[in-house]
Amino acid sequence: MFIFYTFVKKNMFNSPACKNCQFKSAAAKFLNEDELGNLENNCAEIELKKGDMIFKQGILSSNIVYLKKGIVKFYIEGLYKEQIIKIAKGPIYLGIPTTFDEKYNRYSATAIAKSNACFIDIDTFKEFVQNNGNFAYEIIVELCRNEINLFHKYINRTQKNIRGRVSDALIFFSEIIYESDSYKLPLTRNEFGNYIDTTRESISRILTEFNKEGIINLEGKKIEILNKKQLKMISKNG
Amino acid sequence: MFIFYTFVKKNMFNSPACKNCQFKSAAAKFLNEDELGNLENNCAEIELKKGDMIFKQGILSSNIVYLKKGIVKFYIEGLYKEQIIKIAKGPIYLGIPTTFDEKYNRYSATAIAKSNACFIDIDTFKEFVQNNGNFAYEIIVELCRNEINLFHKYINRTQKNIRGRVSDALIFFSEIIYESDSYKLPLTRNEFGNYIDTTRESISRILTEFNKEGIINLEGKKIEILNKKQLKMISKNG
DNA sequence: AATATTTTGTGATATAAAACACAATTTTTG
DNA sequence: CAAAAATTGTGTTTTATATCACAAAATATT
Repeated sequence: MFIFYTFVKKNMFNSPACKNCQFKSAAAKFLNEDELGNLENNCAEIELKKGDMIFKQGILSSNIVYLKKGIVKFYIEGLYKEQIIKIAKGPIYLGIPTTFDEKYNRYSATAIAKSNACFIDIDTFKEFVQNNGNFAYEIIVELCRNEINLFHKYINRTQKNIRGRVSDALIFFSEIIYESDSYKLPLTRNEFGNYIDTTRESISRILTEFNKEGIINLEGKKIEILNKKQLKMISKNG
Repeated sequence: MFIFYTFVKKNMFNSPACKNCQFKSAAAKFLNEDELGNLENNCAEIELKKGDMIFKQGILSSNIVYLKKGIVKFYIEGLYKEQIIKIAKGPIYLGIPTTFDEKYNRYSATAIAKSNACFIDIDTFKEFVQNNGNFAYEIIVELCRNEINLFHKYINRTQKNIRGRVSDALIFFSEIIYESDSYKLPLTRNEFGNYIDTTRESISRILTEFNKEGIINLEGKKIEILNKKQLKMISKNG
């Protein structure tokens, strides 16, 4: 596994063309010509393969990462085992919480699909926050949304049984991540279990059940949702 | 129960003296004379009794609340039951996530001890974010810390057994909330159970166990921690 | 102070999901 | 391409914790 130790300084890599970037974040849309120039000079774009680590818990944090496109998992080394706490797709900023006020990363992030990421020097990013109110505003909006989503995810995890949680995850991949009823799971059964706080065995069993019940079409990691209405019922009532 | 429907407009109440406030937030310390004057005119201070609601899920959100002192619980109406998602003490901003980008509150907050809260008009707050980089910066720092704490709390909830979670909660109240080894729990057994995802019966049982084992001294809601080392052991190993 | 209501403690029972075990399949590697 | 490693499916057993039941205690209400 390739680990990208995230130290990016002025012109360390070829600068991307931030000014004409097709994937500008809501915040970056408020940057003026000068600021975008500054960003270009303090930012490096990287292509990530599935499995590439983006930042690692415990390591000195020095960049904010803007994931232009792709899918990532966030995870924490817990007491006994690693735990996936979030799966997200670009465009999105990664690691603002773990970089902004922390010396060392408090969690890790790894690409779980081919992705494009821009590593932005933290001081440059902070400059924008300090000097561009609209930029700061949009960053706050994104952080607020994250917190609310996390609250609701937390409730779901504790108030639903496994069938409900598996349903939720299948719908999440369908509606949020892939925007399609059929997709290839980016996780092993083990990781899937970890993600929704259960075991690989339970995941296997539930997916087989859903397959037999005609709710999904299952073929290894390939999932096709046949009866989304039913899946949403199960999400609510277990 | 008193519900304070949070609409605060210019001079609706007697203005507090923000300029000389002893409890200024890290962010507010960066406000200049003019801005503090503006804050005074768009802010109302309220004394809250135990049980007073601060804002309510589903209701139009129009204020950021700054809890100068006191203790609050945040909770969400889940699928089947209400769930406490967080307990915090002042000084702290409440409801930035639920107010900043949301029309309606996505969760509720209630005082669980005598508290003092300032209801700040959301537009005034947003003005500060837009025009004062240092203010925005500090708000971002607070939001980032919240997210990381939430991640770690989430891990604890899923990787620990009930004894471990009860230990965690007892330590949390001791070290974070009351800063003392003896305190009066601000929750019923039922709420305590809800807070750490278990039942009132389990809470009763575990507290009785801890009492018998000489780890705590238990008398109704009064808790005295006798052996914190042991409690921390249990927090780790169940 | 007396009554009603809520909260709490604790034993007995039920149950969902974890853990275990092992074979089958798929993927990775040399 | 063959061997090794990792992943997956499924039956059986175990276990932690929820649920149920009911009395005792504490708190709130009149």
